[in-house]
Amino acid sequence: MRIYLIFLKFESIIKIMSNSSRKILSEHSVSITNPRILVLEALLEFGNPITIDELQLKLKDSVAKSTLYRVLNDLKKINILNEFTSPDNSTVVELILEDHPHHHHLFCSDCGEVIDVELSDEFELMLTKEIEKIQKNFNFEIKDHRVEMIGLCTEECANCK
Amino acid sequence: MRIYLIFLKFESIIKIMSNSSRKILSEHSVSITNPRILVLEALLEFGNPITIDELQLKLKDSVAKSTLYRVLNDLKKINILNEFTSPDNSTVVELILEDHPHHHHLFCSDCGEVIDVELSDEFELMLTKEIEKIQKNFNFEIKDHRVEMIGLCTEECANCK
DNA sequence: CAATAAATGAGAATAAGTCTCATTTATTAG
DNA sequence: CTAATAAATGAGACTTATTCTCATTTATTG
Repeated sequence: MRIYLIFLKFESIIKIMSNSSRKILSEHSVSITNPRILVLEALLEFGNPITIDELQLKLKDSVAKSTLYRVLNDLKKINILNEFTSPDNSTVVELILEDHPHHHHLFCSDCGEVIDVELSDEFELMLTKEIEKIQKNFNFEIKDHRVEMIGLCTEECANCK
Repeated sequence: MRIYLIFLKFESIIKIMSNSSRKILSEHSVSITNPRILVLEALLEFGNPITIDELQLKLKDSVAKSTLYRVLNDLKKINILNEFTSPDNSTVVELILEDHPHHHHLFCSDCGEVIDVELSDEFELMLTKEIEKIQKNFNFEIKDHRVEMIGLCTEECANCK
């Protein structure tokens, strides 16, 4: 599918994204509006977790600031958007796509890039066991977990200072 | 040591804490001032990760808001304070004490409590191995990691709604 | 103990995110 | 396809967390 897309013209890609944005919205019975399509397209196009700042830059003047935040909250409410804070305290946002499996995040403390990483099944299994222990010891009901890795991407990165 | 403290009078405990606050500051060649002592004492007394809000409450009017933030930044600079964001987006702060081993955090999404948890050595070893793989695959130099667990503490908790 | 450098308090400034309300847009029933 | 209605938007005011400014106070050192 991804390989196939490469051969399509740019406008076609935009159209496909627009279609899938519309599909996402209607599947969640949320009304299809221009700002929502634009935000979803930007997120789909970027394809990685993105800071609100960067997202605002991408959307430039096409979506008002208040609308951007409202749309992001709408997407959170229908559970297709994940929001978290990077180690340098910027808010990062990421689409929850159906075909995207459970994963964790890798942060570059220099350029701020955020990368999705999957850890091995054995690791996740072991983490689940640790979590069971913690639940018992602390009388806690654990609903979710995150593993965050912080470091530096290589010199090849154009955005690193 | 902890058991011994129980038998000491309240004032003595305060004095010991004050002493250790002073010690911490002088060991890091930072000038010993009242606000710094008060902030350190509050953090030592609480003994767990604490939100800035709660810390402000504890310090009430004894330390100006601007000073509190400045002191926290000072402590971060000398690497004895860890700052992170809880899943509900409040800033949490925690002293890095020498005798406190590597640990992770457990968050209650109801009352906001943050608890330190240690995971097993086998788990940490496995995580280290995962990290090595990620470093190679992504051409990344990983300096640090965190495991965050999010859930609910039991009904016994007085602060849970 | 005096001189000097550093830290503080009070409140102004900044920035991220939310709220308000008049206007525009999407949805739907006919 | 259109009108009526409910929902969403844009612009900018508002809120809240954090930082900054600067006159005053405090700590350090010789």
